[in-house]
Parts: sequence; structure tokens; C-alpha cells
Amino acid sequence: MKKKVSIKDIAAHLNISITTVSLILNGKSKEVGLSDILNEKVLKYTKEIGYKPNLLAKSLRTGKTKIICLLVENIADPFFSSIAGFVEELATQRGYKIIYGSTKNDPAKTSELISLFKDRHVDGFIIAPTEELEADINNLLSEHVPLVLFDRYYPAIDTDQVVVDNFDSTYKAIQMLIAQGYKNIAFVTLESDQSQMHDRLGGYLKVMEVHGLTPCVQKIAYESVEQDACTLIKQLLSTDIPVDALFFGTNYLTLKGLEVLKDLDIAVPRDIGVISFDDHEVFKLFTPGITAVVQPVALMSEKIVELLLEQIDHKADVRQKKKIVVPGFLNVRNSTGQKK
Amino acid sequence: MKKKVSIKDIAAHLNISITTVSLILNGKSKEVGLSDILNEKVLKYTKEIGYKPNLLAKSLRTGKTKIICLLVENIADPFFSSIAGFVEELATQRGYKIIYGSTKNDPAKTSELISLFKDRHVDGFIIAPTEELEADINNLLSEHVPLVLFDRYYPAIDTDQVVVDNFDSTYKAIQMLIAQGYKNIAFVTLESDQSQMHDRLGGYLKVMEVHGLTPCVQKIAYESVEQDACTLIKQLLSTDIPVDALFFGTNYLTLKGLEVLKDLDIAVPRDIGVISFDDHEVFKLFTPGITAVVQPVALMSEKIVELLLEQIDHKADVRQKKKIVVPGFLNVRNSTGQKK
DNA sequence: TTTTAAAACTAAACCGATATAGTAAATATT
DNA sequence: AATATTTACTATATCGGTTTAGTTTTAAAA
Repeated sequence: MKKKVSIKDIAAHLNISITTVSLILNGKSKEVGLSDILNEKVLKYTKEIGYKPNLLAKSLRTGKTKIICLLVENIADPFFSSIAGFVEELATQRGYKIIYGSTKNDPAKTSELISLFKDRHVDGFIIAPTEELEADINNLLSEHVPLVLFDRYYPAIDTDQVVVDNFDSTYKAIQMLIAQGYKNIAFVTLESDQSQMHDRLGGYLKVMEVHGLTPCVQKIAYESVEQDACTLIKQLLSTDIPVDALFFGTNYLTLKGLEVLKDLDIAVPRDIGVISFDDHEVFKLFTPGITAVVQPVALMSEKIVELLLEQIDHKADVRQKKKIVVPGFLNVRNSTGQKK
Repeated sequence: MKKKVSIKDIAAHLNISITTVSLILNGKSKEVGLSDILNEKVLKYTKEIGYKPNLLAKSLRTGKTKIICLLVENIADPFFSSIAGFVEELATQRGYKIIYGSTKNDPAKTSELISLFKDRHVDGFIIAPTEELEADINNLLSEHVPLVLFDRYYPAIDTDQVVVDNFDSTYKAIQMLIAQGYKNIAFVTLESDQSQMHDRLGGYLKVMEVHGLTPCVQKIAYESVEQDACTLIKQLLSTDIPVDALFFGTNYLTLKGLEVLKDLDIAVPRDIGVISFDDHEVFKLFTPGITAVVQPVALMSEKIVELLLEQIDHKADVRQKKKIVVPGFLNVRNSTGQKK
């Protein structure tokens, strides 16, 4: 109903130029030498009428939107929603707003999202990249769009990135299983070449090799987790080799695994040990609670925002790309135990 | 690196006016009588160079952003993330983009989010309102901003809204418990006057009264669910009256309740029956699975988008507000059973 | 043949801000 | 007293589109 008031209306009402109003509203009053009296007058009036500048116009002119785009695999996943929460908090403190998107691990969808948000002139991207996204990432890079990858990265592309030490955290988790006496430890993971899955698998294979144990890996395609995960895990459990522990590469695979174990009436940890990569709020509700590798989400978020803002603030400079690796740690519950 | 090409560059390159280019790109060629030859030429060239109009400029001029804001309690909650998924799908089909925000049931935060997105000139709002948001809602209404409330509403405010029949679905769920022989059925809910919680409680009280049973209600403040829920539920279970069934007003309260039952070694459904309002992906993983009232999310999403687009498309018209109530239904698992 | 109408296109205003390049008056300097 | 500086502001171009109000050329009608 009430027509929006513009900077022009304010200038007219106060009988001054729009330039002056703009300068004052942007705190440049001192800098350019406007009188305190006028400064106060404008500030008082704009506050009084509750003036809000048109951000579209502002962005069009300045080329900045103060919006950062955060692309995660699935915003409903506890790991990603937790990162989202922290990143939003930190970005807000620095005057930025966050806009989300879920990639669902679909390269085409992700590519579209990137294009969409680029069209919307976001000031930077934080992305947990899917596979086959190299072209889009290189494209952003070549256009000098501020960008931080997290959770995963491309070994062949030089980007700012923040990831957990997937290799090492997996190594240590499996090592604990081995120390507890487990021998036939199976690794259930995604059929994926994404770096994080690659490194988790690498850590598993390495530690198994070091201890002279035979690895056993079950891979499941992301798209068919809903349909096939249970079947495949069941198959895994019905081979000749009696699996005595399961390590799941992601928390949602763990959930699937638990569904199977329930179906098959296999008791944890009596019949089988279980560890999940990535925690989940419901893991503590199971009997026993499910042990999980957890990532230092707060720390990662800090690093992510820090790296991105460095790029946004010093866009012109040629800055060395920074690659940050943070340690993961085990949240030990009772889904594994000393084997007699 | 490569400078963005504008409509002006295109006009210059083809030796025509920018008006013509704009008209053609917006498909108004026929309408205003531009020749097919020219039309083709422009379309071909813009496609060739991959021209993308500056959406900021476009929005500034037209006043439309083609963005819809969806404000939910918590995007990580299965109910809301599911609504979000459907709404996004439907909106995309109609050329709109969705931008999310989580209110966390905090009126101040929500108010800020609304203001933020209004500043960003979204074309409409879909909101699961918190308490104490009447002022903001009325404000949007008075400015004729397209708006649909869902999940909850304000009885005193005339808005478009889509909700499940909270009263009736609760009534029927409790009725099943009663039919199975449960007598001391407790209702665990939020300390909240939000319409959905109010109606769920209403359904419970009514059916208890009809069957001459004594109601027993435990209320928990949203902000302190993390801290206090477990304690309060424990208290509830240690009164003189032996509670034989628990109905939880939300899925996250159910999760808390299950944590308590596990702690106290109370078996479901042997010692106690359990029903949740709103389903959760992990309910099927429990032994036994948890019975839940589920909302017809796809249908609700359709209605929500339909109502909002009606408003956006016919902004000028004075249109009667529409209030839609859809039925909920029970997803019966085994967390309740016939009492002997 | 002149007038009218239709077809095909365009100049310029506008959306609402910021940024650049000035200007007028007051004060300081020579 | 003449000139240079500083102080306090401002006119106008600009961002990149859309929209309004024309204009020119050609075909149809009088």
C-alpha cells in the first residue's frame, strides 16, 4: 500500500541532493567532509521514516550482493545442517547472508544451482562438490569468483579447501576395532570417486594391510541407496567369510545397515561391531549407542568462512590457494567392544 | 575475466536498438510486430554468445525477482525438509526459485528473516509462523505481499493457509490407543500456543473426555527441549498414576521420549505404548517401529504453491482468503498393541 | 493522388541506488 | 588585494535492463 520511499524522496524532503543522502547513509560523511548537523538531520529523518535502501539497486550499482551461496549434499543431513548453522552464524557476523542449496550428489542439478546463483550475483560460493563438477569449478575459478570447497575436493584442481583428515580418522577407527580383536572388518561405502570417500577407503585398506588382514569392501551407488543398500548389505553379511565388524562410510549408510541388522536379528556389538563415519543425532538412541567418527564442524566452518572472506576482500590480489586439513575424532559409544 | 556482455553490446553488434533486443528476448516479438527474420537473428546471436541478462537490473525495473521465500521451523526436520523438497519442485516448474530460512521457533529471528527477504524483494512468502509473529504477518498483509501460512496459523488473522487436521488426526490416534485398551494415556507436547499444538492438544482432551478418561499433559518449552525434555518426561513416568501410553506432539519430542524409555529400561510396547505426531525416517529402525501420525506432505505442498501463485498472479484483485485443511493419517508400526 | 492505417523498429525515461567530477562560499596564504 | 585552499555540497553519468511513446516506411483506403 504505502509506496516505498527512495533516496530521492528523502533528498527532496530535506532539500538536499541525493548524493549527500547516499554519502551520509553509507557513513562517508566524515570522509568527504559533510557537516555534523546535516549528517544528524539525515540520519534522524531516515530512521524516523524507517527508510530501507533498495538492495537490488544497490547491488546493481556496486556489483556486490553480500550474499554467499552454500551448496551441500543434503541440508537435512546432520553434518551438513550443522556446518550450515555455523557458517550462517559466522557470515552474518561479517555482514553476509547465506543462501542454501542441496546438490543431492547430482552433478547436473549442482551445475544448475551454481549457474542460478551466479546469475543472482552471489559474492562467493562454498561448495561440497559432487563428482563431475570439474568444469563448473574451473569455470568459477577462471572468472575469479570467490570459492571454497569443503568436505571434498579435486586433487587436480588448485582451490581453497577445508576437509577433515578422512584417511587418518578412518585408519584410527579401524585400528581401534582391530585392537578390540575384530578381524573380518567390512567397509560399506559409496560407489564414488569423491575425495572424501576415496580417502576413507584408503585409510581402511592401509590399516588392514598393516595388520595383515583381508579387506572386504561393499560399494553402493548414491542414487540407489534407498533401493539397494539394504539388499547389498544383506548380501555382504551372508558370504562365507563371517564379517565381525562393519564400518560405514557415511551416516546414512549406517542407518541402512542398522535396518538390516535389525531385520536379520544380528545383535550389536555381541554379534557384530559397528562404526559410522559421521555422527547422527539418533545414534545415541540405539541400544547400544553407535560409535562414530565425528568431524570438528565448528572449526571447519570457521576456516571455510575465513578463506572465503579472504578471497572476497582481496579479490584483485593473486593469492596462494589454501588447503586446510582438520583432524577428526571418535565418539565412542558401545557399538563395538573387546572381543573375548 | 571475460567482461559480462549486456543487452547494449548485443544491440551494438547487430546494429539495432536495445529496445528491440529486449523485446525479442522477452518473447514479445510477435506481440509488437517485429519481423521473424530479425527475431531469429537476435535469438541466434544471443544463444551463440551465451548471453544471460542481469537479473538484478531486470528485477530492479520490473519489481519481480521470481524468488519465493520459505520459512520453516527447522529445515533439518523431516517434515519441513520434505515440504521444502516438494515446494521447490513445484515452484521451479512455474519459473520460481525458493530461498529457505529456519526460524527455530524464535519470533525475533523470524521477524529478521522476513525483513531480510522483504528487503531482497522476494515475490512471496510461505511461512510456518512462530508465536508472536502477528505484527509481522499483518504488516505483510497490509502491504499486499503474497503470503501463505502453513502448519500453523493465527485464528485472529485472515490469511491463506494450509494445515493438517491436527485435532482430528490426534483424536483418531488416541482413539486407537483407547481401543487397544490403553487407559492412562499421557500427552507430551510443547509449551506453546501455536495453532497446531493447540489443536493436537484439543483432540487429545476431547477424546479422553468422550471416553471418560483422565487426561495427563506434560508441556515442555521449545527452547529448553534439549536441556529439560528428558528430565520432564522422566518425572511424568514416575508419578503415582502408571502411564501406559505416551503420545508425543512432535517427532523430536518422540526422540527425546525414546531416549528416556531406553534409559529407564521401559519396553515398548510391552510396558508402554508410543505414538508420535509426525513421522521420522528413523522410526522404522527402532524395535519395534514407532507408530506416527503422518501429514500428506505432497498434497499440502501442492496447495501451498497453488495458493501463493494465485496471489502473485492476481495481485491487484481482492481475493477471498483460502483456508485449506487436509487430513492426516496413521502410519501404524508396532509401538502400540492390544492390551491383554 | 492524398490520407489513413499497419508494420517494423527505436529514442529516451525509468527503476533506485553509487561514483565521478565538479562548484560555490569561506578561509588561508602570499 | 589577489590567489590558493579548504569546506560543504551537488549535478550527472552509470549499473543493465524494461517500458512508454514515438517515428519511419510501406501498404491499403478514400
